[in-house]
Amino acid sequence: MSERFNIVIADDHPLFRSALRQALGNAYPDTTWLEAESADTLRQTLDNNTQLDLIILDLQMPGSHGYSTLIHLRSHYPAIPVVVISAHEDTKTIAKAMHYGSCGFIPKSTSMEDLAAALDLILQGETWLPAGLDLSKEDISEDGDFANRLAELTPQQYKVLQMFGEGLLNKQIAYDLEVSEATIKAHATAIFRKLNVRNRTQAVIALSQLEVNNPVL
Amino acid sequence: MSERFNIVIADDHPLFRSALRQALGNAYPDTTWLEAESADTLRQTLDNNTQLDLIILDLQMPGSHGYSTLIHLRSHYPAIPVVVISAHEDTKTIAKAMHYGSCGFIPKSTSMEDLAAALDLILQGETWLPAGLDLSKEDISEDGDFANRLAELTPQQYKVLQMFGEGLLNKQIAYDLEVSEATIKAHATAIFRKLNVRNRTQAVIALSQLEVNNPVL
DNA sequence: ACCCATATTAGACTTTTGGCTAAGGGGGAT
DNA sequence: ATCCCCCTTAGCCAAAAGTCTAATATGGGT
Repeated sequence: MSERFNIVIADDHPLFRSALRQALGNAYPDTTWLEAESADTLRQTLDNNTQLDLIILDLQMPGSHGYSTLIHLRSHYPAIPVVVISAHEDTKTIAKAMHYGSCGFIPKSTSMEDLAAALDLILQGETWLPAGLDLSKEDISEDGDFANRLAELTPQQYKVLQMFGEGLLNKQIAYDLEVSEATIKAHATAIFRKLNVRNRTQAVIALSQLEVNNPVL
Repeated sequence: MSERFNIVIADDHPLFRSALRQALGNAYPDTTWLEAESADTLRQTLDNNTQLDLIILDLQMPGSHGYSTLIHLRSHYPAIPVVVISAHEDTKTIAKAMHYGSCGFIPKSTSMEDLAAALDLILQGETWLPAGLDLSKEDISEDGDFANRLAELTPQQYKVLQMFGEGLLNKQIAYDLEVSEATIKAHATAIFRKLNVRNRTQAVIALSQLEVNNPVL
């Protein structure tokens, strides 16, 4: 069953990326592996590659606020399955990841054999979760509203929002994205409308609510 | 040893406050118990009571960003010991709490007997931690810089910063605190200087770094 | 060919933010 | 009494943020 797959590994830890790649390379010899170390490089990878079969996503990456990347991926690239891989492995974290559209959750403590088995299932379109989980008690409906709003953002708006979250000025964002400040302002107004907030501080606060393990229900 | 103590329970969950009070009431019959359900009411309690012997502090309260309340209490009321009580109980959370000046850490899963024993020790000026912990591997030095800066804020500045964290406008803060907008601006400038940030968005971002279980090392 | 969503930009405008100066009042410490 | 820190305020100013209108361009889908 050695199909040709294109799989992206998105994790900010180089060692972990190569370990994952090496561990899975044997099981999937004909697979093209792509790596992304930040939300930004992940976006570039998505722009430059049309036929992607899977994204293995860490919840903690520079420029990404917890589940925000997952939410955005699922809303703008619904055809590409995403499996979350994380050092956290409490049921709430897992329940949220599944709720936001992940097709599986792989704790970093998973053995390499289980990992390969998990990937097999996921690449066949199934879901995979660690054994012995009871997610029925987790109620994550409270986050739903903001997640839906976040999903409405266009890719560029999402990028600008992330840069708000880095504390950048409109001027700096315009320079980095090589557009005019008027463009950033236009995006800002659209972002605030969609997120139902009044200014950038409130937008950043809302974004930080999506942080992994945020105590807010 | 039934000394007269004044003890504050700061936790946003009413049920938990009364449970704690009931459980400890027997062991400390002559103690005056004070309750606070938010960072704001806690501050009022501190203002209205000079002779406090202990604050039992939950890390998650409305208007408080993780460790920020602990840091502020320790810097502005160094004479009052603070013991942290939390649903989280991983070593990093505990190590941070101790680093920021807590005189103990009581997981909410602690039995009532252990709880009374812990309080005995703490009221005698000792520290108390759950048994069988190894905190030596936890390195929390990275947060130190911002914590020191936060400790420099005056009480009013700290209050204003918290309100920045709630997304309020200068105008709204001035109205709530019953001062003029000019006063809020003056506080804002002082806050940014002390925290070494350029604007309120960056201040809020820095504050959110103190959230419990924030993945940032 | 046409519609639509997205991205871009300019220009004018208002509001908010933030810094600076100067100044008064209160409380604690020496 | 004096000094110092904190809180307060006004007034002025500059910068940044945010809204609105209007216009251009591009690419995809019908």
